[in-house]
Amino acid sequence: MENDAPLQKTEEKASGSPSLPTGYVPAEAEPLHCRKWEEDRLYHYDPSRPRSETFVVDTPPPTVSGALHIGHVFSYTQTDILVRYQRMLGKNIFYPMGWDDNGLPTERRVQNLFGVRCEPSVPYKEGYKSAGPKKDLKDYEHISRRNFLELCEAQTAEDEKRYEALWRRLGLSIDWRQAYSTVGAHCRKTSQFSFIDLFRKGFVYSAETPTLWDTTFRTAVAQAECEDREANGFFHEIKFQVQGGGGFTIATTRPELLAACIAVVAHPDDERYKALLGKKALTPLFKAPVPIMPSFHADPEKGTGIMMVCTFGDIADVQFWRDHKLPLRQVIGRDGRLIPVQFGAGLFESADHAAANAAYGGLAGLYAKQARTKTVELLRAEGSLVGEPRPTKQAVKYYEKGDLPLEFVPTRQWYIKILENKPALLEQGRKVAWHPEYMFKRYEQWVEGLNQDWCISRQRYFGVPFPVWYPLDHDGAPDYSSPIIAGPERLPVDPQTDVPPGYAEAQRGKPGGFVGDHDVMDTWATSSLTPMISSRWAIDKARHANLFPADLRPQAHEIIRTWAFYTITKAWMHENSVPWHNAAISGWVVSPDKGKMSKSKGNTITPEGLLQTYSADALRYWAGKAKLGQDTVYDESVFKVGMRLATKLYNASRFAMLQLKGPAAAGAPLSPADITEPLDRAWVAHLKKITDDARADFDNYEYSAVLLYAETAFWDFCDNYLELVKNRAYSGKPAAARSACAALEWTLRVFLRLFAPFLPFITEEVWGGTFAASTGLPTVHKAPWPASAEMAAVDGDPLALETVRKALEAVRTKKAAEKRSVKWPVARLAVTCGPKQAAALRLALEDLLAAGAVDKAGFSLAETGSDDKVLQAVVELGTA
RNA sequence: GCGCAGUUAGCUCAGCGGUAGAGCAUUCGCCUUACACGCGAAGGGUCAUAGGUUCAAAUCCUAUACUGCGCACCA
Repeated sequence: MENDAPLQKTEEKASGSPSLPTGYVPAEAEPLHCRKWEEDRLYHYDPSRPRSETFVVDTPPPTVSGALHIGHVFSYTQTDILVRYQRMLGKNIFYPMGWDDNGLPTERRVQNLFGVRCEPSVPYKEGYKSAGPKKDLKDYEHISRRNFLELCEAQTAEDEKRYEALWRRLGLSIDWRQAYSTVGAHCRKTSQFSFIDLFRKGFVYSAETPTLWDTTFRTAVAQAECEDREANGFFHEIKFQVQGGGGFTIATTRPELLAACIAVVAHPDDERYKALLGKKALTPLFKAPVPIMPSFHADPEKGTGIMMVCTFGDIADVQFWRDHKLPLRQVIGRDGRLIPVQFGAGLFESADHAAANAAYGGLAGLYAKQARTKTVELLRAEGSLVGEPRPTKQAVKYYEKGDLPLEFVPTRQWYIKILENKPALLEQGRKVAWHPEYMFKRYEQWVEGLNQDWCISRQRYFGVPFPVWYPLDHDGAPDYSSPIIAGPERLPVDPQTDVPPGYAEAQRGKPGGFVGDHDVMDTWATSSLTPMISSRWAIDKARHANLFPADLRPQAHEIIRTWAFYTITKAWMHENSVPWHNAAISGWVVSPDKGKMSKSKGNTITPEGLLQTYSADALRYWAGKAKLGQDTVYDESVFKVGMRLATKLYNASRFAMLQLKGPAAAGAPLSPADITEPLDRAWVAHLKKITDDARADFDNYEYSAVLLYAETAFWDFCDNYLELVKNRAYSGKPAAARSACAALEWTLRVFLRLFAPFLPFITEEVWGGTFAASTGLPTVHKAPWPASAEMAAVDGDPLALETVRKALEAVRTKKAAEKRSVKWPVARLAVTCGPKQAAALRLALEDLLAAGAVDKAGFSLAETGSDDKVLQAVVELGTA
């Protein structure tokens, strides 16, 4: 029967357990537990307890940009599972939540939502209200920086409320008193303090140099935010002349940079071009004389083997320009258009000014792509184009959030010194325990491949400003070599409104006065400090000492290069320490066709709806099934399995409680000494092994393994052990029934605790109705993690259970084959097995015969010499 | 080009030297004093390929192929 509906309350039955009602409706029960946990301060961090008893989590602050999706549910649940285990070990948990609400995602969201653009020159409007989204980009309203920031703050506050509600509903055991927002005063202060500390230690510098530049957002970006995208480009073969006669042909995919050509290079061993080295070439169209130089980075196999170096086509050009101190002929502007330049003036040399300027006149003001087309036309007209452009696949660098290729544009930016510190940063990475271990490789490979320092300044608005001003000289030009750094005591500062010491506001922007740095920091410059934001580094020394370094950093693998790397960097530079001892790297949720979950899919499937349909426990079950680092297919059938497990747990508990409230369990409290029956002892021995394994695996961050065998053991318990002891429990034989009760009691307490990190709601529901009173522990989530030592006095041979199960299976198979019910009587059961198996069978015979409805007179047992063989059984059914 | 992970039943995965497993799906049954939101059973696999190590290989080693990802190159 198809039934996608949540658990429905079934008809109340007369014989229900006194403590657990018949129905359990997660959609109603789960929010109540959430509220209860909050009221009981279950998740509160206790600063009075020592570091050694504390488990500190450096939670990822999700980007606040609309809505959380199923991928968030997945990875945050995995963290919560680990945290709940630690809490049950008795640890004092520090589990904060942060909101990453500064930066471009917020700006973009606000722009679209309100139809506005930030224009710093527009004056502030008191009580401004947006007229709503606009269809056309040109209709966007231009508003002041302050109005824009106000919209950003209001919007993120709104989003954060929704996020928090979802996290609570999912059962994340966060201490909400520890929440922070990356744009809030505390984070701004911490970021600025970090900058000042790095400045004082000499780890940060500003320089005017070519940097990766996104022309759409008009900001610098860091290497970590770049990605390669495959594009269909064209090879253009272009003829160059050699001064003094001769010529050669270069191949390029970017002919529009021809005016920016500063050299031509060939491999020093390339026989074709050896004779040209040292001479000068003349560029087509612009007739600029450029040196022909040897370079090992010119690959004789590629293109024509000789290539032009421009300012700037790629990082190799930057390197070559820098190494050889060649002139800077920048033609790409900050907006991605070709800058107007004059040949024959300054650095733009030409052997024919008139021709050069005529050619360039047609290019200036065009976007790079348009200029490319135009250049090709000009080259063709001049006769410098050899053949026609040939299509080629090329990888082009983009800003990960951008739509146009990145350019190298010389601008002044702040950098953190990464390159010279690579060895130390690799070493720091090695000190962290990565889960899974192989994720360290990604870190290592990324650090080794870095070729630029970390550019931390962004030409944006909604972010943490640099606590920096520059003195202006008598012409009003800033002196960047003597920045005025704010004192730590006045942080956070906004250099646009605050005044540097020794100056007055009236001197802002005036010759001899000052100017504030108007850039903001890379959002990672703030989020790289999350462990220190939480610990209140630089504000509260005692707290910092108690919380730093953290124990656990959970995060996704795609931000190893950013978040993990930058955090390790900052912790080393500031504190000469690792930021955390463990990094747990979660996988991704992928769509059933193995692609990445797309936005459209994410929008149709909201976590809220899934929670309502399947319950939080069901979603958590799905997340808990996946190992760290491993991508998981989005599969709603797994939610259903999780839901079934929760229901089963509830029902099995009801049965156990029926027995525990019965006469056999009455009187003195049940104890291990009551467990006398061989089958019960065998079961307990089996479960003891599982508790030992569970602890070891959890300590190793292998929570999914625990869920796997806890679940297997639980279904086995229900389907076999419970069926076997059921009749004995009802039998009225005091000692035998009591043995079953004592085993059941412990078993239930073990399963509830084993499942508690995964299924916190159903386990708490049952615990509240069963053990809360008898154990004096009001919540399962602070009950001690199960240990085999709790049953140290009980030992048994799991073979007994195994053998009886095999015999019972034979009976069941026969009944199924004959299409009879499970209750159908068995007239004859003839078992052949080894001596140990036979001994086990004899001891548990009553349980077996009762569970199988086997006639005692029809049972026979024949022993063979060894236990190696599988038990054989002949079954004959009786008549009804 | 370098690196990492993976390849086991129709699907999703576990197993990682000792008789090929689970869930889902499929098929056939069953009202059984916790649960029909349940229970029982059945069918279904040369464990990617080829070599090697071993008494014994899905499991260890070496290649190869394919898949995904990361890094680098990218005139």
